[in-house]
Amino acid sequence: MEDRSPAGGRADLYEQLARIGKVVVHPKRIELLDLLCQAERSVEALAVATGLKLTTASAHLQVMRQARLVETRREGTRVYYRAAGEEVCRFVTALGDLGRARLAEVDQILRSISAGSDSAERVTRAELLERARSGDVVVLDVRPVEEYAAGHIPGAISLPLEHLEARLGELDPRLEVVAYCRGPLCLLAPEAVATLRARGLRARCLEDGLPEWRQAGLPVATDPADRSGRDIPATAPADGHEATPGRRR
Amino acid sequence: MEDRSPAGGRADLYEQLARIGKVVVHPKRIELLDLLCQAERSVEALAVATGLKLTTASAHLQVMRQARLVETRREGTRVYYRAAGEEVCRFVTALGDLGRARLAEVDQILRSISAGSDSAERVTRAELLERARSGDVVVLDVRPVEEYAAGHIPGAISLPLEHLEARLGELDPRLEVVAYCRGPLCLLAPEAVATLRARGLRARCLEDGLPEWRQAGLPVATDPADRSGRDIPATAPADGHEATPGRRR
DNA sequence: CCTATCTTCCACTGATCTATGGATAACAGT
DNA sequence: ACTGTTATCCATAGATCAGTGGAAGATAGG
Repeated sequence: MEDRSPAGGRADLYEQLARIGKVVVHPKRIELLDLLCQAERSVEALAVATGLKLTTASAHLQVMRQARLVETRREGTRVYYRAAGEEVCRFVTALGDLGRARLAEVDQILRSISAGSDSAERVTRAELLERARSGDVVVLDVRPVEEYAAGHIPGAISLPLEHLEARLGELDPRLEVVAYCRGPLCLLAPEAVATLRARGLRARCLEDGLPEWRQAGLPVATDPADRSGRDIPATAPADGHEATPGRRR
Repeated sequence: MEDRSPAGGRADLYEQLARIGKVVVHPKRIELLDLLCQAERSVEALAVATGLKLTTASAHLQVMRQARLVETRREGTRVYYRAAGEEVCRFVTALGDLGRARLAEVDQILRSISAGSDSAERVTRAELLERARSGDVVVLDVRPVEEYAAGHIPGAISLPLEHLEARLGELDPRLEVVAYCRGPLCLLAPEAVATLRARGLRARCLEDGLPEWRQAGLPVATDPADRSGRDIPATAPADGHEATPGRRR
């Protein structure tokens, strides 16, 4: 009594969307998607990172591929999976945002772990751009190196959390540190900040992570050798920050 | 070998997000969510609109409520369900966008039905604001009246598709018509445009629908009696259009 | 209190999904 | 061709889910 469409294709439409929904019913598949929004990876790497058996991980990836959310690239005997486009990352971001907004449990989990550095003290993207240009801040990418290599904030230094303690000496103690990671659900940056503060350094987290930075239309560098810092270009979008470039395609 | 978090709450996080994913595995639940993003409805109304048995619809709504994506309001013997916040609509929008972008089938279904008016000729929100101010366009809300009542573009006239033929005379044939509906997945506006054009009127669809209009930060009117047209205010956000107001909370 | 209406709860059946180990397939190097 | 590595396919068993009708709650009105 509601939809009286000419063709009968109406129901099929939601059925198609459910193909996508099917991907995010399973916690591990969300985790896999989240990882793939950061960088491409081989099946084995994904299995190890998520703690899945190889065959199980492969099966999950097949489901994701049938929903067209991931694509593959073969290199010798290895198959690399990647997120199939920016829309996928946007969807995962929306899912995470929704979770934080509506599920008190999510917020609680995040807070219980990163007790030290509250979100209240996070640096906004606009503020970072501002301060990076004046040069009195060092931007730290604390994700694994592969993810840094796949894309990072221009001028950011790669210093994976696992090596942070060992390489503390490389940081100029006179500068404030701004650390970032995978996004609001990722705890790498908060942990890094906690560690740095324990050592007496000034440090804060960036709001969100690299995917959101990219989605905001800000520049992303892929030069893996770039560790010099201090070259965030002035290529911020027209309104200065927080742009949402066309969703049309 | 990837996530070595202090507490063990890491896995729980994705498990929580999967609660949300669980909602969108089922086509009918997506359809229900989509409807609820337009306006609140009673269980029976939802069951009828989606073609579900009452008990089945209720069961689906329970799943959605447990995931906190919908909330309820009781009025006498009737229970009204509504989307639990703007984030929910944003998530549904992202799902639809992803579907259109990645699933060729979705695009195909949409195109096969609304063969007449292609998306190429859609009016942008910016253009509508522009032309509405100069007054040479009539904005048509072709959704059911309840949805118009729950929120519509200021100045839009309510003319549900089902009544379009009967009330064609109310339209000034000298003005171009811009019709809108629920969003890119909704076919009401394209059908309306096809009908209008068959009658020799100039008519185009608005890009997207009301949820996207709202998400762009543009004003939404809820005055159910407003049928006069011509009062879109000049309250567009700072950059003129397409703003994305804070995702923070 | 009793009835009518709308909604939720419950139990049950058929269907679908997940994890797993073993087999197969694709590829690189010798 | 043969071997080792990496990924996919397949069959199976256990778990979870959807739809259904009947019963039970909640509310309004007589």
